[in-house]
Amino acid sequence: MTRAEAADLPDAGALRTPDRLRRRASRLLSQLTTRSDRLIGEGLARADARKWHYAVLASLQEYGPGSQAELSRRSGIYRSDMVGVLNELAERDLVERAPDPDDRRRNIITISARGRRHLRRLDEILDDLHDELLAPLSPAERDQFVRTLTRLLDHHTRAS
Amino acid sequence: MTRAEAADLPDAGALRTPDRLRRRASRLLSQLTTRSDRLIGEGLARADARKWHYAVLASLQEYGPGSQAELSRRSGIYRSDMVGVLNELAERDLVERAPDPDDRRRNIITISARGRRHLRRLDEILDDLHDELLAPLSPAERDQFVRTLTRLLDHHTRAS
DNA sequence: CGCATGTCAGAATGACTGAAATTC
DNA sequence: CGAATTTCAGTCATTCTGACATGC
Repeated sequence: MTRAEAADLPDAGALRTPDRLRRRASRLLSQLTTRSDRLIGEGLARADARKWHYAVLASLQEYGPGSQAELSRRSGIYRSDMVGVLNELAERDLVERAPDPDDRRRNIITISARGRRHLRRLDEILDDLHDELLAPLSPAERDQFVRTLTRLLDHHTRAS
Repeated sequence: MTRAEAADLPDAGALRTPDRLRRRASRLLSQLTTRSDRLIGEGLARADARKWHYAVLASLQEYGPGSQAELSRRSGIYRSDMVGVLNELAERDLVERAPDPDDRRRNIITISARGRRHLRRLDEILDDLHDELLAPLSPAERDQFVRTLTRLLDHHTRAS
């Protein structure tokens, strides 16, 4: 037997579960998220958007105008990164950035009519992309999956 | 009612509801993975390890020695990044890197006795960390979750 | 020749930190 | 004064590309 053939034999004893590598939830999460991020990123790029654009626009639509710090808390983007996102959105006339007369530290961000249209389009795109992302799952399973993810995320955001 | 019929209903959109932002599976995945990666990363760092160390060692234990390119395929690490991981593992005497006499382009990587001990320790650590990661879920739910992640990942790895 | 391998250098992205300037 | 806000500069890790030399 050549050394190459011998090299293909696994260790006979000490295995716990075979496939433990592939079963680790953390690894599955990382790898799936890598692909999910790419799928969503590329899909949104075709509409000249990024996922943070969606987060900010949706948050503006749902909860109304707010300061940058406020938007940061709503959407999970760091305050330091919010600047760049808002620059991109303002360039495209999707939001308006106006100084707050009542507190001159703040800017008040408002979604524009154009921003609302854009958001509707992004929602359609994201619906399709999620259909692709979750393709193997039935509607009930998708719901269950989302619920489970939410429970886990809630647990780890409250904890920290 | 079929899914196609459901799609024709006057649809305010399940996701157009107030917290559509929080319900997007892609966002949940990203955010949860960020926390999961940090949890696992910090836990392994306490044992002077990284997640790629585990991936390589586990793959060596389960499938036997192999060339770097081979390990790269098994574990999902890019072959350009494998070099650095193996340097770290070799520094710690967890693997041995020897030229393949039958093919002088290759190195043959073998797990050492010390590597096997280290791997057992990493497996314990990872068991605990996953217990923390999946804390809100019952054993059956954890199983279901892992199964779902696997189905999704399989779907997207075969597709690409 | 085409192809695989190990290596290195670096791009692109994303999460995050630190600090300065301004205003409350 | 301490605290919050916007902004900028830059770190760090990860994913991924490109190229090169060597050997099949």
